[in-house]
Amino acid sequence: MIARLEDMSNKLKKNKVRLSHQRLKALEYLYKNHGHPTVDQIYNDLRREVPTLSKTTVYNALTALCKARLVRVITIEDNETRYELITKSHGHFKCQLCGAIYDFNINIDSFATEDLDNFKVTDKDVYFKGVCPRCLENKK
Amino acid sequence: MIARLEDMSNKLKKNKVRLSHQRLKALEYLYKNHGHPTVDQIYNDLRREVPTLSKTTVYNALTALCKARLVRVITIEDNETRYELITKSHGHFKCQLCGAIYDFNINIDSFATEDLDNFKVTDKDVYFKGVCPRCLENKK
DNA sequence: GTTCCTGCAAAAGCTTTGCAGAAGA
DNA sequence: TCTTCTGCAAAGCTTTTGCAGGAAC
Repeated sequence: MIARLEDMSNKLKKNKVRLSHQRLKALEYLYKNHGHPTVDQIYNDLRREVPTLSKTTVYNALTALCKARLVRVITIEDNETRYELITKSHGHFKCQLCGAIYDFNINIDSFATEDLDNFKVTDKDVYFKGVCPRCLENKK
Repeated sequence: MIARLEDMSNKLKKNKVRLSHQRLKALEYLYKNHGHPTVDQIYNDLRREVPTLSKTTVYNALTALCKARLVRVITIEDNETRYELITKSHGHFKCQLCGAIYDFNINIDSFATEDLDNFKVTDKDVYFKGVCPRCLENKK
């Protein structure tokens, strides 16, 4: 984590993003939980550690971290913006019953897409939806 | 279009969704424009033909058509819900400069995803972002 | 005749903006 | 010191809800 933080710190400097206490906490939160939290989840959880935290700051922090390419937005559902640390490329699956989001390995670059030969592609997202094993089991 | 409408009509009946004038117009709109309009675009364009139309009805119509699986939601960006007619599987590319959305052919089922062997997958979305050829040209 | 849909107004939710004081570099 | 960030309140949007009258079946 410490070494990682130094990498992050460099990325932030390059993008002229200051590493404030709140932003560090947000990064730490994403790092520890390894999930895909919404702004509201981050806000409510971090408020325990940072009582003065405001939602505006959560928005600001996440936008700044996205700008520095440490964090990315997940838009798997239209009524919720989620964030995750940028790690290696993977797909996202959302269970329509329990709402849980799962990561799965997928080689997105293996897709044949000659249609996009003249496009500059900077982001690739794969979103699947359905029912997760746990909910399938519960329905029986 | 006529034959297609009959197919659609059957799908609607199966799902107990009434084919009101407004819903028919919304379907017709998606069919004619073959795009990925937002609620606002549909509302503003259809208002010319259906002056009494309300936005609530546009929401209602699209939700109903989604339920009958004639239409699907595109959530490529977090601040806009877009809709399209369900046709054959394809990917979506959004240009970050001009905002245009392009379809591209992609065989989503060709992905190897043993991680999801125990999942029931009902929806698959592939979203790419970047810069389209036209905008790349304009930047030169 | 029933049931479901429309459209208005109001409410609810999420995100952004403006700004004074505080913190980071 | 200078610049940027925080946190509050307010504003701006999008989407949902409640409901009376109307349309579909």
